[in-house]
Amino acid sequence: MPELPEVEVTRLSFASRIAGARVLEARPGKPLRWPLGCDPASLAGQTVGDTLRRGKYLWLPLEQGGLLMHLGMSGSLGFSAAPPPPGPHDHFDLVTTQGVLRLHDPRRFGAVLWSPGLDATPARELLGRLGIEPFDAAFTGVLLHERLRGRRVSIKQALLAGDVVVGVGNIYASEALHAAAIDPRLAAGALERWRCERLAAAVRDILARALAAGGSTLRDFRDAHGHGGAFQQQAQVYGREGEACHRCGAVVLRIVQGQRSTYYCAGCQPP
DNA sequence: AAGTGGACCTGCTAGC
DNA sequence: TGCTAGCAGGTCCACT
Repeated sequence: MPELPEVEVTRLSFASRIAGARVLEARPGKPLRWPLGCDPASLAGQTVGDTLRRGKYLWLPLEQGGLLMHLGMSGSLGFSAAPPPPGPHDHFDLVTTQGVLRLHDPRRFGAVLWSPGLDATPARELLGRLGIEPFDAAFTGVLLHERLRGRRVSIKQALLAGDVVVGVGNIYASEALHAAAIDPRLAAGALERWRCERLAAAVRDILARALAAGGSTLRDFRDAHGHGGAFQQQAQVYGREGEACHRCGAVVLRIVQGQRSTYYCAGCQPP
């Protein structure tokens, strides 16, 4: 579910409310992607700092290290003063003096793991493979062009891989390629510089607009207030197989690339 | 080294 | 109505 906009919307919805809180208790539930990596009791008494985002990860700094969180495919974080007892899909509670941060994640592809620091194992290994942030001024068409050079995977898969630019998931990859009028099947390394310029701009634009819309709620995304996003209503191609392209009227197609659906318009995105 | 496919896990929906 | 196959926002890892 959560791509960069959803993760950032989530961060913005609880970061200021949890900052400065003292941890009273950490309660792990069913196993997530990885074990927590520390004794939950050791987190008690520590003060929470300013929550950061890197790619689709959130970093909750504590006095001794911090918690790296990922929402996987179906995760969401809630923050409230007095949450109900955990349900069957609530797998982590961080109880603090200012409220309870709760990870809800039916598929359990998400993660909460302790790391002694952002620059220490295991956070360092996980974050180290990530590409540039799309809103970093250094993310330009020139950089994109350079980083895609020689890559024979499709541009769609290269965007999803996250080692070039982070935060673009399955929805926004299709949307950005449509906005940039680029065929998702093209080999990444075959994109000329001018198309990389257009794609970099499209990635930023789509993500910014999704962020402004509160993200996309296809089925269950919620921010920490419990609010859903509205960007799915602006989607031009994602989830619109068989419908008419809003721009050119051609039928939106669905193909499978790397075992994931890709949506595109052959009219707007010619080979 | 880069590309591919499988793995993780649960829930919902379309179709028979 | 009930079952099943297929699909879902991510990404790591083993293998070629």
